[in-house]
Amino acid sequence: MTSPRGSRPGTARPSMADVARLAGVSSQTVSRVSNGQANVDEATRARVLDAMQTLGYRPNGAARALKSGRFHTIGVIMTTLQTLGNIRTLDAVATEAVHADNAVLLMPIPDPTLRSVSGAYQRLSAQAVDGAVIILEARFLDRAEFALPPGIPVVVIDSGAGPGYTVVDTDQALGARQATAHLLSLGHRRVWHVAGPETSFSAAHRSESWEGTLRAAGIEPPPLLRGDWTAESGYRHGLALGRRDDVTAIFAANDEMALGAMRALHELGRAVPGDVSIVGFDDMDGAASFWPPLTTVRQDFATVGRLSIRKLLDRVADPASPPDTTVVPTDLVIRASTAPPRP
Amino acid sequence: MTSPRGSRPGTARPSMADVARLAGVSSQTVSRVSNGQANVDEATRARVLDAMQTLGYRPNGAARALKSGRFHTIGVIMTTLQTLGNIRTLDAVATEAVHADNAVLLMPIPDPTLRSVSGAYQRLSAQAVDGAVIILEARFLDRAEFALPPGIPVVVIDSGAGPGYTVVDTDQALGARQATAHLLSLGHRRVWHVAGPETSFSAAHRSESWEGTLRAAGIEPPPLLRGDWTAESGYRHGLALGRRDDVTAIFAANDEMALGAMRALHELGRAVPGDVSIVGFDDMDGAASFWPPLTTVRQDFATVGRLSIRKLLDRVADPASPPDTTVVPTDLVIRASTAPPRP
DNA sequence: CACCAAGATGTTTACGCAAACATGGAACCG
DNA sequence: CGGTTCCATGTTTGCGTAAACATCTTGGTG
Repeated sequence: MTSPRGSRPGTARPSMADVARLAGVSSQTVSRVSNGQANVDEATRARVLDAMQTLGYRPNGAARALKSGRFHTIGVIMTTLQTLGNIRTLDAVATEAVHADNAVLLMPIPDPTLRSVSGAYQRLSAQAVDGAVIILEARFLDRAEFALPPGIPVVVIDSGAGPGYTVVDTDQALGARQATAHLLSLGHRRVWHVAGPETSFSAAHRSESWEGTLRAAGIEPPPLLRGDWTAESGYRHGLALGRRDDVTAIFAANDEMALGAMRALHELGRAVPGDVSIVGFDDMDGAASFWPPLTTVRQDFATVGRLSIRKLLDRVADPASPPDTTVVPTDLVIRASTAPPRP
Repeated sequence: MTSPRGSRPGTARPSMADVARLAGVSSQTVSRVSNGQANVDEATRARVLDAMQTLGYRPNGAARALKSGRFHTIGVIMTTLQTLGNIRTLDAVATEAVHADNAVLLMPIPDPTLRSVSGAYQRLSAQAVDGAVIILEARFLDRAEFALPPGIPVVVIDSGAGPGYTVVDTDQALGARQATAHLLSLGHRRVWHVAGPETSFSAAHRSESWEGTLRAAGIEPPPLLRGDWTAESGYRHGLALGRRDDVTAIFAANDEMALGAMRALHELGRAVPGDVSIVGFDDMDGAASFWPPLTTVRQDFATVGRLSIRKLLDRVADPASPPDTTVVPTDLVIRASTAPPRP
């Protein structure tokens, strides 16, 4: 294996001038070659490329950015990488950004307080980014004190951020409707709901849609059960629900809570889906291997990521473009955790 | 909510010169204030800060980097965010980097080929980073064609990268030993192993250590079962193992494969842990809520992240510092999926 | 009171790159 | 064959910042 040496002593990073000297041309010609412009003689180009190779020349991003005002980098502000949705979204955004020849600058914020979000903005605007994607439970965006730094285009993912922002989001309401309607169509009379935390807009969208779907079917929704996305909270509610024999269908706002609920039902000796049907949300890795395999709602993170980057780059190119909101549809994935109620 | 306006038309981003003009000082004084240097009169400093506030001045990172040669940014090269370990490690690295006042530039590589890794390097060295953390199954680092770009300090995580690199990694061997020894100490005679893919160094370390532990106990290891980290592959092997009644203990190289194996055993009507005990690796979210809750090996990603950043920044400050390797110990988390074999 | 030290502030310069403009030579035209 | 075009290449300049150096002010000292 080649040895991972650093640069040789005294060998500072070569600049265009160094390359130019070696190739016997002006630095401007090196610049042209470096940027792939057309008006360069083939022989000259070859000589310059050769010199670059020899010296190990790499363009200096800082200088380039200073000159052009563009960094080809976008910032991503997000809470810590704890929830599946955030991770998948980040993955999609990063992949898409790289595809569009942009780098991704990660700005994790330690806790979801207004202060730390603002802090992230400070760092962001001091940093070298052309725009930013905010992956965030958006409660905080609705506060008056919260002002975006001027001059930085932003796209918000996963939120109920008011008008004035460009928003891309999964159609949470559709997903919850699919889940609830699926259980109703199997013949269940009531569908219980283990919701996500109050601070989350996604959770709010899902529970509102669950409630609306039931009401539209002429069914009075049972009391909402508040969880916090963790399997543990699903387990807690699962224990309570499993002890009642009038509970036959549960819609959990994410797969982990569904997992916890199923564990509780197992412990109580209740059959899934025989006694109780369960639907989750996210289609996390492994959901197909839960016991039983979980019926769940799949989000199209890839599309969310692609749209976000595309819209962001549009806004970078034309900051005056009007904000808009886009929702991406979900899919219901039917597996073995749902069945008609016992007659 | 405040309207998310962009900058006013014609209002380019203010520079130090603008601030200086408004405050009636030289731009150098603004620089001093901006960098918190001491030799500035209190009144002057206040006036400058005031002007900064008024104009909404933010230092230009590109110019600063061009001048200082430091970007306060580190690159992270990794395969897509699909595996839990990668995600957790990234989270830890990012958190730690921000803590050290560095930004994190994400460089995902689309597929684990030598070509795309090299491509990432190209982009990296063209980008504005002081150093890089490589989170990677390290097979590729051992290829002769693979040369690091000179002058960029690198720390490698999760690998068997040869000498010459600075490496930080979880003590995979320890974890596998803990898992295997736990099953042996419960009285199991043979421990079967569902391994990760051949291309993974982590997988190799885990299976080698599993084998070594058995041999040290005077037990001939059963044939190794090759998986690919997915629950599906665990399920496949679980079906095969569950059909033999001489199988009482399984060590899966990650939690998802353990999950799949358990599902297979459930389907076959074999009790876990009554008939078969299972140990996983990773302690993923929800592992405590599997049915049954999974005994597993927990990695200390936070420490890995912290050490990586610290070592990397050390190398940035002093590129001549000698490479070394550090391993971080694991913990065995004992839950309900393991028990003594039936007598 | 001349002189000096120390601190505050200003001026110059260079970082590496690329746009804008300048130059020089070859090909083409009537 | 004089003039016009076009293309390859060179020269100048400035992006925003901060180090290095220069200058000015203030107060204290012999």
